[in-house]
Amino acid sequence: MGRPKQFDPDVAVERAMSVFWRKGYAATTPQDLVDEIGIGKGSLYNTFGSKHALFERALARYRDSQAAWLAELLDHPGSARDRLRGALEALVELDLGDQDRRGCMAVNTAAELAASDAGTADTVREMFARTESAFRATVEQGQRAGEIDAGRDAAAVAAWLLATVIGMRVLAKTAVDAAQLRRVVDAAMGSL
Amino acid sequence: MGRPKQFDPDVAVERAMSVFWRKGYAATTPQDLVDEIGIGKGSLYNTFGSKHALFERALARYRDSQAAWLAELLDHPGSARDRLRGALEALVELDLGDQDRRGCMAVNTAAELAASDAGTADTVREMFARTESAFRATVEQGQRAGEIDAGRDAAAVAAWLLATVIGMRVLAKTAVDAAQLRRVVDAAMGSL
DNA sequence: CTCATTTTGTACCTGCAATTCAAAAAAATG
DNA sequence: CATTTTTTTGAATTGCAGGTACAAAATGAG
Repeated sequence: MGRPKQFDPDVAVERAMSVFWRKGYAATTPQDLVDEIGIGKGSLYNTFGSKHALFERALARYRDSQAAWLAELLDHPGSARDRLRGALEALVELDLGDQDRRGCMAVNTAAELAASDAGTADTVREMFARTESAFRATVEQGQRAGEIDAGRDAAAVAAWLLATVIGMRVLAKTAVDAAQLRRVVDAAMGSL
Repeated sequence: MGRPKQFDPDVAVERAMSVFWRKGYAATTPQDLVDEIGIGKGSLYNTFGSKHALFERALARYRDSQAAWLAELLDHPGSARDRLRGALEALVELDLGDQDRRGCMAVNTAAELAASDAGTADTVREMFARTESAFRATVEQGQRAGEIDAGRDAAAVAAWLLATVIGMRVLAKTAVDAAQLRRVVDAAMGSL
């Protein structure tokens, strides 16, 4: 009973995600959010409670969609090395193709909030952990297939791939040419 | 002529740096700054003009001191590989030893502001370029000494080391244990 | 000492961030 | 249809961010 919502909260979270992603947490105002979502402030606070709570939902959605995107990329047919290279290259294209230079929302959040907001830090850590797991699984497949030196510690390689990807996504925010990032991919794959 | 300043602007910039570093740009208020620096608002605006101008000076100071710190680290005696490993390990210790989990101010700034503030993006890019140069010089020394495969593209390896370091410093903001970062160092050095 | 110049501390101002609220509107129930 | 419940709208509230104004204070020049 009661009046039904005039908007879909999931769509609202997605739009909020896009604003937070572009501007960061502190620089995003409730006005920015209602403008983008297309609802009134009352609806926003009635539905989500606070700017911070909405941010947490937006971040969780980012984590889930990003993890799914990467999992799908690494799930392609082909050798483990090719899949890893493909994933790195896809990330580079994604970041360089973005006119707004938003980079990775989880990385941005780690930089801006992780030190002062434990809940947010948890979500970011979880996203990093999923990414690392996906890399690790692929590395282990490569080791079983004989494409990657089986003597290497797969967990360490995966952690290092994660660091490389995070670094690339930060570099993408200031990169003037695509070549720098392509060199990173080449060197990383050459090191594998 | 005129009344002399009661404080040292360089010291003020350094204190401002520490506040911006800990809280980020948007979350730092003029009140935070004058509290930390120990001057009045009149002095702050008379000397620096605006919060943003002070931030740029603080960021430039960070860039210079960080670049000097890394140059000194890589300038130690010893093999190129040992020096690179030493630098990575020192960074890990630095970040993990920081109770505030501030990470790297340039990385934080890249994430928060680079997309919307060209001047700031320039300073960050400059700092990344210096770091990459320092790595490249060390890698080339290692190649000449026969410690590092001379067939590899030193520029690409340096870009990749830069990405690795940036990634580690982001990971340090959410890392629960030191082991994750140590694994990154091990895998990176094992890839060299 | 006086003048010109610069800094300092405090009060003040404007606008907006983040949230709340009152009243109207739109279902669901009986 | 009357009642109850929930949402919507958008104005009101509260506090602070970011910066300005100004008079008093501190210097060196002459």
